[in-house]
Amino acid sequence: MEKREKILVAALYLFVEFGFHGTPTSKIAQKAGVANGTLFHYFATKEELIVALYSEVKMQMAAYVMQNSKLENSLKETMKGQYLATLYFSLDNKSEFKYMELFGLSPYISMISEEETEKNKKWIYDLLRKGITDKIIKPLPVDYLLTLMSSHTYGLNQYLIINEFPKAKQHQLINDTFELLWDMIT
Amino acid sequence: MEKREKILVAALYLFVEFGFHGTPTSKIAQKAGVANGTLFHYFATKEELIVALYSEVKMQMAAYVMQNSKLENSLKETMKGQYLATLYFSLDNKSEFKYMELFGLSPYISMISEEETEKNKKWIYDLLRKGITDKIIKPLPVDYLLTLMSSHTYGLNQYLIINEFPKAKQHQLINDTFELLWDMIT
DNA sequence: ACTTTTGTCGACTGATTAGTCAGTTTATAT
DNA sequence: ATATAAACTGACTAATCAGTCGACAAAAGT
Repeated sequence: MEKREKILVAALYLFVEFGFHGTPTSKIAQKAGVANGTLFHYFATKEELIVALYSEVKMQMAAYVMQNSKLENSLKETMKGQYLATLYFSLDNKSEFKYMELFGLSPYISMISEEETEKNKKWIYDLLRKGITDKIIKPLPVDYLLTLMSSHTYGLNQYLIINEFPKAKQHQLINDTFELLWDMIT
Repeated sequence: MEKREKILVAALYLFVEFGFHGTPTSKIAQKAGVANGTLFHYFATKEELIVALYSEVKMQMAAYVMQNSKLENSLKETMKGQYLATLYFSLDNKSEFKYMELFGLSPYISMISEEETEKNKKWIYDLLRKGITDKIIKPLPVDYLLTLMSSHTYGLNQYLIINEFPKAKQHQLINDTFELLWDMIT
């Protein structure tokens, strides 16, 4: 593993456990097994590291969701695929998911441009709009629908993390919750 | 205003803006208009201040919700009262609400005992259980139902903060969303 | 072969931090 | 009026932090 990557991995776990300012760069370098100065060779400032880690994790998550939610025939199946992939990613990558939350609440989120934030949403917006046009989905604002769906995903994820169910039960809950959600918006 | 209170208010705004470790105690004291030492007269450590602020805000929120959601006749109206009160509180006290989120994601949350966390939930659990017994609410685990409801509230709050609608529109959205939620769990 | 660029190191520094302390003021009790 | 306690102050300190720097090694280019 490259040193840059080692630094990012170490930073992820430390940030999630101790918070941004609770994690000194020296500890990150130590955990990554590199010298102090090496960290600053790859990331000019601590802030740059924090933001880079966000971009990294976000891309990782987008790639996972993309890969695991192939194009289905019906709108419902497509949306379900997205929903499932997001949840499975967050369950398999708890630290990554928590980092996204942490970053979103932190002042560093303002370092990310508006377009950057909106980029990944466009695809799902189009999907929802098509659903509305086809009279499948209730005629509500798409950003409102997405908010409801996102918070649903977030909430279920929390629930699944707290209650450590066996895989089968998890799977069933995720499916059932999607049906609940789908009924709500259609 | 008492100095203790001034310190808590100053800390709230600074923590929300700059994060826990991004806010030095000296800045808190400065913004509160008290001497450095005075802060440590009221709170032995910075951590104690952070935890005390959480308890304070939580009590404030609980008091607001309690006061603004009087006992209604029907289960639906009671739950709606809770839902509305929570949302109105978060809209009128954005910093307080964000602080709760921040604290919940931080390592300091582990300082709060299990009972402390569960305390305020008991009442709503009983309400949900009764709803299930009376065959009004779907027979799902009560903690699961609460998770769905909480994340709904959280999501709508986010949406309302981003889109600064006029009061009337806000009110309508909150009502409509509750109906969506109610349909989902009944 | 040699020059340049890139990567790596860890000791170092100036600035900042949480928390202390000795002493002063204000409130309360007798 | 006097004594005692509680509130309050700001200068101080030991520790910690983000980031620098000069030396050296490895790759890459010419």
